[in-house]
Amino acid sequence: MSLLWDSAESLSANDVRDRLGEDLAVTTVLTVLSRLERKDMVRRERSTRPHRYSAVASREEHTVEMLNEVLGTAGDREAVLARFIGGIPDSEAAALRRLLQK
Amino acid sequence: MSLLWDSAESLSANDVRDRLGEDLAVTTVLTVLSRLERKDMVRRERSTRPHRYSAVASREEHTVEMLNEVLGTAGDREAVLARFIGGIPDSEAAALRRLLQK
DNA sequence: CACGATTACTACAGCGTGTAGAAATCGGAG
DNA sequence: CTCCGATTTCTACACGCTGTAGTAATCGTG
Repeated sequence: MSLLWDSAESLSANDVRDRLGEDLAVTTVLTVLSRLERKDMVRRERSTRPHRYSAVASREEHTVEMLNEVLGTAGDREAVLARFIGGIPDSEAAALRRLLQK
Repeated sequence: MSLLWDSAESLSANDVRDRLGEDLAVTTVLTVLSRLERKDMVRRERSTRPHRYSAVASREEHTVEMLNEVLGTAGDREAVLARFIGGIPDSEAAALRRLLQK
């Protein structure tokens, strides 16, 4: 499940069911969407008749949130970041350097 | 639970039970340690009588692993990293700049 | 108002995790 | 060598999350 999601924008439960090739019951999709809504990962437009759902955050935004969550458990953030950048490919290190140049 | 763990090095189940202020049964600690071993987060010395347990990775190493795991789900890693560094405190940005200077 | 589409509510299995008792086992005291 | 306490293994259960779906309630339109 989860986020095959941040592809398009604002879909109905039926739409979602269709684009997930898998053969799921609509109620299944509804259930999952409701739960994602409860977790604030999905917004629901309740005024339209087939309610329409959209992602609260893009996949990238969500990933960043997770990164920060992980770092939050870190204790020594800088030590972690140090090790982290030590392990990334040169191309990304270069990209980061550029980005930090601001 | 989990990693109040990477404090000292190589402890017996009883040791662990003691340093977790909480009033747990030794078997509980054993169970958890076994599970952590199964997940390769903990190493066990089976030759000594009270088996001794130690963390496979330091907390920092483990955190880095999790970061990479999260990034692995990312799709566009650079986009994620870009947003990520956009959100960190200046002090850390500075530290990163320094580290990337290599 | 009735009926089909849509949504809400309820249910259940499977997995991870926190917790622990009962049973098996091991090694040293005698 | 035998027995006992310490230690470990096995089994169990509750709880929460997730995947899946059936049944019941509800809504809007013909």
